Amino acid sequence: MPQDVDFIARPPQELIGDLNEQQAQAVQYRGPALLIGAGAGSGKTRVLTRRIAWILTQFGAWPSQVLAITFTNKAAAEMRERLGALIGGVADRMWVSTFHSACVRILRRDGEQIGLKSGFTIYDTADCERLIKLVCADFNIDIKRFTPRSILARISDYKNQLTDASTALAQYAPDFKPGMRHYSFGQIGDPEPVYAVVYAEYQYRLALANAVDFDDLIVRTVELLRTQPHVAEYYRHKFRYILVDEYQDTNHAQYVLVRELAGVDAHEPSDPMATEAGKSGPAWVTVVGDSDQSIYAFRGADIRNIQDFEKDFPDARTIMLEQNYRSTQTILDAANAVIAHNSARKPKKLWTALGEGDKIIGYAADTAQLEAHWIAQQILHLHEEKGLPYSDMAIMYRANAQSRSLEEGLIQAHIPYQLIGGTKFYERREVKDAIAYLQAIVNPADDINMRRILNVPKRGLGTRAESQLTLFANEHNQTFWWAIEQLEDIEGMSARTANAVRAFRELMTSLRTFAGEHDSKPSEIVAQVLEQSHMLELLRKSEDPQDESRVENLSQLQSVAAEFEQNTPDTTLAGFLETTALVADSDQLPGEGHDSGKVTLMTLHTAKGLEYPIVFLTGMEQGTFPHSRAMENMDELSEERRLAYVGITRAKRRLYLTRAAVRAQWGRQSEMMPSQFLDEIPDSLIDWKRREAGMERMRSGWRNDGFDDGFSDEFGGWDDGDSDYGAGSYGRSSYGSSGRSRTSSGSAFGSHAYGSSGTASNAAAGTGWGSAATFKSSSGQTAYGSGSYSSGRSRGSGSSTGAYGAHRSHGGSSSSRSSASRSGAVHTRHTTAKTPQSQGMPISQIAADNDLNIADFHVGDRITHDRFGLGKVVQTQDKGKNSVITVDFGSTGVKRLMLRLAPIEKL
DNA sequence: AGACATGGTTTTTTT
DNA sequence: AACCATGTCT
Repeated sequence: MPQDVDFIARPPQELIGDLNEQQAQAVQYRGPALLIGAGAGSGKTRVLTRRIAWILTQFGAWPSQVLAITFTNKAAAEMRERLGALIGGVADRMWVSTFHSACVRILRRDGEQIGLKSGFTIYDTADCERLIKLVCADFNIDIKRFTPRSILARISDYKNQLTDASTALAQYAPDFKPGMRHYSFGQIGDPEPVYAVVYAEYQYRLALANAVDFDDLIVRTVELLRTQPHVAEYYRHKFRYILVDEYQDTNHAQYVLVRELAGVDAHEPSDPMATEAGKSGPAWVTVVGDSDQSIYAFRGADIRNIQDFEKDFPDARTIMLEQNYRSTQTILDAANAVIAHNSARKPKKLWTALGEGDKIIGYAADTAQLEAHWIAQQILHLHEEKGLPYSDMAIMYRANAQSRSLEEGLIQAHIPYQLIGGTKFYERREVKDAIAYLQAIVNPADDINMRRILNVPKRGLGTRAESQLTLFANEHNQTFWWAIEQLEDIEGMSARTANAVRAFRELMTSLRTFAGEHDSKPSEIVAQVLEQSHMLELLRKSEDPQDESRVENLSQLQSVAAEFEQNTPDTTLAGFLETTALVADSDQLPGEGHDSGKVTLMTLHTAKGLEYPIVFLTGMEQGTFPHSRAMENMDELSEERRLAYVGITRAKRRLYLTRAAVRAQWGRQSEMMPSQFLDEIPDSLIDWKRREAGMERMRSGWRNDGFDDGFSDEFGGWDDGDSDYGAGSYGRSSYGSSGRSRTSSGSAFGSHAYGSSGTASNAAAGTGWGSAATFKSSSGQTAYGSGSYSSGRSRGSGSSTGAYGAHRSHGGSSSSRSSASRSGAVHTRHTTAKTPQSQGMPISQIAADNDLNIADFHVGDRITHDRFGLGKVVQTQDKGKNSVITVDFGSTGVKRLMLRLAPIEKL
């Protein structure tokens, strides 16, 4: 192999020369099973990639013999990239992928043998829920008592344990057979028969639809390997080296999968003295993980996998990496202190040579809004005074819902940010609809998706028509599409309905024909779907302001498809659908070293594996973090603590811990106690800029001598050494005006200036720093009551909400989220310019309904926008059809606009 | 059939 | 506050 030459020649020293002793050992270790216990920041990925390179160069393995498994696509891509840099293009011939995509690949190749026809559909959670609801409806199961979620959770448990439906049935409902329409559950007390029956029926219907859910990808691959010896044999001999990243996050099914692939239980003889994994015997397995970072037990991750590795894999060896290269000693001390509170843990201490570093900075805000505001000010300070790029900073939180107030704080401060996670692009309704079309085209047996689009867009086929078709299909034990095909045989259907169904049938037939002829051009199929279904046309005509962004999302979908087309050698529509099904939140993060110029917001879970010089860990409150649902149970609390450990160790140089004394929770304001994790960090490590919220201080009595002291405590002592901002002026003007625009003149205690309007219930969010203002006037109870922040959300500064880079990216291109969708700002519908050519061409062209060219726009140009008025161009991004310009509309805010869609004119 | 209103439920975290 | 399911009215 010609390509092999250039890496075989690589001197070994290059691979280990710059590593520490343990790292070097881990890279070089020769043996059938290796566990690398890699503490946070200990160079795990580095070791892993070097080890792969080592295996190739020093063990003489072929790239095709290596299987490297990660949990996210992004991690896989990063590893592939690093390997490419290390050993060149041969990296492309290795399997470096996630569990899920590796399984898809295997199932696409060999799934036929367990009844999976090619082109099978992967259901996402929403699809699964629909299916569960259908099943529940058939069995008269009360979905209030058994929520689809809880049922799916139970099914997922079963699957993670590799318990199949027939086993579950045998135990709890032995007389049930899948496909039966009814089942009488004996006693209502026991939920298990319900779960078992729904599980079995669900599985049965998945099979009918030629579909699988996420868990099935793993489970069915295991099934394939276990029931088809020749397939198992093939993969066992193919993969001689298997490496698994984030091993602490594997569930039982994944653990078994690794064992099956490696052939650990195949009992093939192997040479105990072997210096490489030979041609036979089990593959050599390397797993990397850190039990202190196990944060996915809720989805079945079994920490025992890593704890028992040495018992489970014969002749296993463990190498611990405990030197941290990421963080300061202060940060590590905090992390170590917190995690030490977990019992039943192998003691382990990370250390660093980076020195003590800055203290952790703590801040207790009165409300979540003020917490956000304070953070925004810190970020501005770091950016403007200290010259730190925004992309060096990240804000993390326990749950996605917390992002709202943080986003608002950043928007007010005009700080660009990117939000990772939340509702995914592919989960947006209109995108999901379009994808449903594609799924239904590829796999007509897919009832869920077929039914989804039956009346999307509206074509007069409501519940009546749907149930008639369903009934007919069920009677004949056939699919929904089959019923549509046999439409003429259905009795009792009105002529009008029949005609509508016929039209749908023709639409789908036509689309399928087109798709068949253009399988390698998903983007054209997408265009065709959007057009023939009239989805796009209707959205364009719509009066609903949200539909504007829907149009944009759909065109984005087409762009994603086009991009996929360009980057994939053997493009197929099914292949495209696969990638859309398996994207993760973290996949939208820009690659390393890529300066996005934005502050990053994400959940702690998403943050795992990442690092930032500056990290804000927010919402450090009991009930928020640790989450209220995880506080009672010791195991869950331990997991929360590990999550805290993960969060703390994301910080390289400086860590901020913030909390709010009052936080809105499901519509209500609640008072929040400080997180216990704060108490678990030695006080000496934290420099509290504000230790208690105003209310708390009031409760505990004035600490020293009254208000003035409280004030200086509030705003004094902000200097972090070299800063000259702060004290009075900063605090007063910004705080006083946080409800509306920053320039509005509020007195320092101006919270009630525009506050008194609200009623207690919805205005309680409290702007300004309620503390001082209310201390004076009120005697306690409603201390935080009088602001009107909630209404300030979209007022005053108009529709500026959401403008700043509030976009999510996919595959390198970006989709901007309309400000309307989240802010609730009401936009007057702008009348789109007529699109004369809106028939018969891809939307990328249709959508280009203004003849603007990105090349004509330059930073500083002045433009006018139909809705936003005058603006100045701040930035242009040439992405061809998807070019984006960023425009500052002054008081209206800064907007990112997709050029071809923007109703703008150059001045 | 579909638009609209009402009311109850909801949030952990994600491949 | 936002979402969904159900119910009512046109």
